[in-house]
Amino acid sequence: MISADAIRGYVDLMVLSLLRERPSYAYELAQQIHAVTGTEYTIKQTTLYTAVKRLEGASLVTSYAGASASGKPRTYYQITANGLEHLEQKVAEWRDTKSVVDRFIEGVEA
Amino acid sequence: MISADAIRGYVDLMVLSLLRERPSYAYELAQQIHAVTGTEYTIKQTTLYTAVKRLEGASLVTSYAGASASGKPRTYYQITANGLEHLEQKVAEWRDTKSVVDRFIEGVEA
DNA sequence: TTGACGTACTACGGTACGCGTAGTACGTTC
DNA sequence: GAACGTACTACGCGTACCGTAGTACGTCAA
Repeated sequence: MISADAIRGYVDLMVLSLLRERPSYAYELAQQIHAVTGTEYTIKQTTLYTAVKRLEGASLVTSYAGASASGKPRTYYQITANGLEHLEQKVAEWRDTKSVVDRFIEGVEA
Repeated sequence: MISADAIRGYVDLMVLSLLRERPSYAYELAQQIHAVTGTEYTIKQTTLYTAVKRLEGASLVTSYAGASASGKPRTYYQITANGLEHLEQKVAEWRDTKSVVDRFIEGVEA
């Protein structure tokens, strides 16, 4: 089980990388995150909705109304050019962070 | 340069892993963090002092007064058995987080 | 003897983001 | 017509890192 603290700061990265493959909607994104993490992390609805709104506000994604299989129509999100660029920066930063943290824990058995 | 957002949640891990080697004091810890990160990250004094107090409150480290080369006497921090255990858990969680995030960014060039 | 410098802290408010809880709303199906 | 699944919104909380600022103490040079 991965705690929210550990994942903090990487929700945007997860969402953008999923939207990089194809447009999607919040509910599906949540299911994909659950699946990709091997069910180790279940994102909260509020967290995800806040995240996509934040991304939209930053022009990293755009939204459009799409059909729904049942119930209310869905809001689909699509990554923008800005979003792709931002994703690449985040990935670069992630690689840096990884190597730095790894340098600290060298020799620590887990 | 690594942002505070990227490092967030891993200050405790960094501090504990340094204290695992030997007892140290806040000022030195800050310098070591700066050095180990290859000067990519400079922790703020407030962040570090807050962190060691938090760790002490959680009984993951203990403190004792030691001599100073000059000026005020230093407060040395030493890792406890609880701290070692906590560190190992954090390291395990870090490995999980790494593999999960990496799964998302597969295929994203940085 | 004073005042600049390095070291060792403390105080306090700001901000971001993920969470908890709760509620609304709509369409299909039984 | 009500239960169920899907699709959201509202609101406030806690944690942790940051920014700015100030205090305090000892040494050393002028």
